[in-house]
Amino acid sequence: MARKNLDEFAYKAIINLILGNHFKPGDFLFETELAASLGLSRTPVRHALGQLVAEGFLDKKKKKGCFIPLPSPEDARHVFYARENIEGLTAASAARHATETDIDHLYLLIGKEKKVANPGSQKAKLEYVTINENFHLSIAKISQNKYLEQYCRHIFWRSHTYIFFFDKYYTELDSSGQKTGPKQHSAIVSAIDNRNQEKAGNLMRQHVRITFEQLFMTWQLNFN
Amino acid sequence: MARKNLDEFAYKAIINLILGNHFKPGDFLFETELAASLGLSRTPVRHALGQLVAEGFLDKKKKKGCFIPLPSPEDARHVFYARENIEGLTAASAARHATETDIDHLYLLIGKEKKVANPGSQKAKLEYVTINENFHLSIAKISQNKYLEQYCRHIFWRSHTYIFFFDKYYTELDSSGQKTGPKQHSAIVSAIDNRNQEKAGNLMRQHVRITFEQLFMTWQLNFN
DNA sequence: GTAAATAGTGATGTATACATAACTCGATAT
DNA sequence: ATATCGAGTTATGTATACATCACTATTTAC
Repeated sequence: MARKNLDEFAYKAIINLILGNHFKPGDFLFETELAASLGLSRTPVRHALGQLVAEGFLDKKKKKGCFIPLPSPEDARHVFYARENIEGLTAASAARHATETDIDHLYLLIGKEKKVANPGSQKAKLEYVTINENFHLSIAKISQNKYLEQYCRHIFWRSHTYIFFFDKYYTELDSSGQKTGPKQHSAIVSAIDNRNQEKAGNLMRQHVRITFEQLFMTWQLNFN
Repeated sequence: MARKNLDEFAYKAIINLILGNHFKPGDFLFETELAASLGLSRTPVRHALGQLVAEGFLDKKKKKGCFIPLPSPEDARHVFYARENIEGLTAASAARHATETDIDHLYLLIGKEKKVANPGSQKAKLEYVTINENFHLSIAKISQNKYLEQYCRHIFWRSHTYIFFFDKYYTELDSSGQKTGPKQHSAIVSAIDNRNQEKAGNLMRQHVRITFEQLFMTWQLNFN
């Protein structure tokens, strides 16, 4: 394995574990264990964990260690409220800065999204999640603002804590039998394509809010 | 000195140096040097620097070190565009969540701000900067959203790279001889007090944009 | 005289040894 | 029986030694 920079290597390895749901909320990430399994010393692992804490992907108890944050309805509300608004900003900004190539790329993603098989299987779900991620982060990138993109990436990943609740969303069909996800995404891209900043922002906000509401409905059913 | 946690101690010490303009853009921050001057080993210093890089307060060249980011008109545009919109969000959210105590606190700050002596002296300028910081970050806190607050703090501090251009802004008076800064702040607090989210957001966006435009004017004058 | 090669210097990158504090669990006292 | 004290265990906190790479300056070849 060609590993030019162990800090970065460790960071990527660990965040992939986190975002891939290899840990449960409350699980501790032991420096020694991670170091051993990645085949390096504690130093770069420790460095990576520090960054993940700073970014809010992990919580930390002093002299105890780093652990996966515990999800809560309140945190979910904060995450999705922030995400709704931040992504509203990136979408609007994307409508101002998108090139032809950018827009082609977005249409391509929606095409792929529509073709994902009926998402009963775990594989199809993963495929869907990946395309969805790509869609949202592409728009952030197109916004052409380093800082908004940074915040958008952050809050998007942060919302992944809650993503395993999303089965319902991925399978939902509207009255004409079409998947609702690609439909909403299409509308957003159209607005961007038409350089309609306000509409792009509004549609994105609406899209994220719907996602949240479906999540929350499901959650209430699960926990009450 | 009671230092329970050296990582944190180093972080705070270094970020204070950065925000206090102890370094010039492009300056390298040497681990060895900082460690020596803070009286601790390279380890916690290194940890702190890593976080500061992750947060965008420092840039990094591999195997070379961390340095103060170079300001540029383009970066300034990105910073202030993001700040304008993020602070627009926090102001709007603050208008929904502010308690009586919160609003009293904001009025208090404006009172102090008005009383700051004619800011010719360096001391008065510093005083002004501190109150201004307190004002903006208080509103972020009142927004009651952990993530928006985090982003707001970050982008606010990030804009400090440019703050030393701001003399003009602090001294500017309107046609009736009043300082423009407190006047704009007053209008924002009134909107929050009246629970007018949209107006609070708009006024805050406008306020930040004016700040940027004055900065940029001054900058153009200095550099062209 | 100029350019390329190279040795020297000083910083970061990495591993490891030791210090310290939190948790565990059992023993003892009430 | 329960509560408290304390020793043992283990993971983090910190310092340091060594490795490595980037830069610099000097030397050497043309």
